Amino acid sequence: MTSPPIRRIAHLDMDAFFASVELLRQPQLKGLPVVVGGRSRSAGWLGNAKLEALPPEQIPLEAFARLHSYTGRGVITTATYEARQFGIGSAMGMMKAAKLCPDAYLLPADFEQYRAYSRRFKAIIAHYAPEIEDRGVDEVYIDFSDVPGGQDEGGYLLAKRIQQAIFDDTGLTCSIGVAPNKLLAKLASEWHKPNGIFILMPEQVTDRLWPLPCKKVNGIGPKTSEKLDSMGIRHLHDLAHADAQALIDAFGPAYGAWLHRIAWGHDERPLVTDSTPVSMSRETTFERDLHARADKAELSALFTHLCERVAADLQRKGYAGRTVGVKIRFPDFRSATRAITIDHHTQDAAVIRQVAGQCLKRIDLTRRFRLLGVKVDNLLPLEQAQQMDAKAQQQPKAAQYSALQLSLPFE
DNA sequence: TCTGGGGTCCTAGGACCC
DNA sequence: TCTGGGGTCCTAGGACCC
Repeated sequence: MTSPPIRRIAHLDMDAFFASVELLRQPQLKGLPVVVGGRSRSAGWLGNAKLEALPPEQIPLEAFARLHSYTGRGVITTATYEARQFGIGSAMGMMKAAKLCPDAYLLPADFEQYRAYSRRFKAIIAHYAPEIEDRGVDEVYIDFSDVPGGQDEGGYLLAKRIQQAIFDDTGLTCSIGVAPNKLLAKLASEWHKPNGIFILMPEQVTDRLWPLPCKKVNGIGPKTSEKLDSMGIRHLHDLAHADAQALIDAFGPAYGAWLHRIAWGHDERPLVTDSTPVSMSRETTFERDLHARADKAELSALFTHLCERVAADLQRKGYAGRTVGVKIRFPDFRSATRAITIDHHTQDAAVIRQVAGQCLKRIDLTRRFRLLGVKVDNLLPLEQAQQMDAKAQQQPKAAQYSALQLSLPFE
């Protein structure tokens, strides 16, 4: 007599992923506070190029940059658990982190390497369970419900097998939470970190959930957390017993109702196993704030380069988009965006640059700014985009509309 | 000591169309 | 002269996430 399978969703999160990948290559840094961050890998980062010829474990520790030697606008991408002891966390400004632990070892991010390891660990998971939702470079949801053995011990055995297989192949550890849904699995994967597994059964849900602060929930960020706080709602227990109508009044019908549901651990969202990109963008923060007129040449070259990189991304991945936009960030961290939708899809750097240039003209650039970005939206796979554009061309011109070639209402 | 880069989704107002 | 209603597209900004 077998009972029907219950829903068992796993969330797998790699432990201190970027830093762990770096430690594979620089084992002599193991056990020391290490942070990954700053700007992309640049020549001379380690001070002495000859060191690169040595096997990693023979590179002397003096060869590595220390956090206090960094000056600039970067943030910490990942900190090892040793560095976290000092209070350093991801997304923290580098200058602040340097105050907390000046002697931490600093390594530049190497995203290509992380992507390669990302592909590897995901391929291993797929070998055990095919239903996977990609949540970025270092985490995934996995549906255990219908996998043979996926229900045993609440999913523990399968989680253990996946965790071991990833370690055997890559030398990297991960943490896994298995629970009745994505919301709870995401929370549970944190509870035995690092290199842990947490199995959450349906009957334990409210006991584990309600003591947590609201902001632990994926989808409740700093703004919502603060607003809830001002309503006297701090923990999920408070949220669960808050007046549903009051939540809807404060946060709107969709989000307010969602808040109330998740406080009871309810989450029916399915895994999203295939996704096509919506937008592609490139942006850069300058070393110092720039001015449109005073730094015209530098900005112009930068702008062209951003357009070329977006175009190259689109071409490499086989997409084209109809909406081109720009983003500016001012020193006070406020930002302005402008976008124009054109009458055909493009993946061409010159077209992107031309339209993005039109967008830029519509922003007040009398002030200096710290960031410039270029984005292409409304993406379609190239072939579909071409078919759609060809069809649109055959339509009578009344059906066509372009912000660049506005027709007058009485024309 | 000011805060990277790449994304997704939602909202709200206005234009436009029938 | 005081004026609909629904649907879709476009734009700007914001919250949030990894």
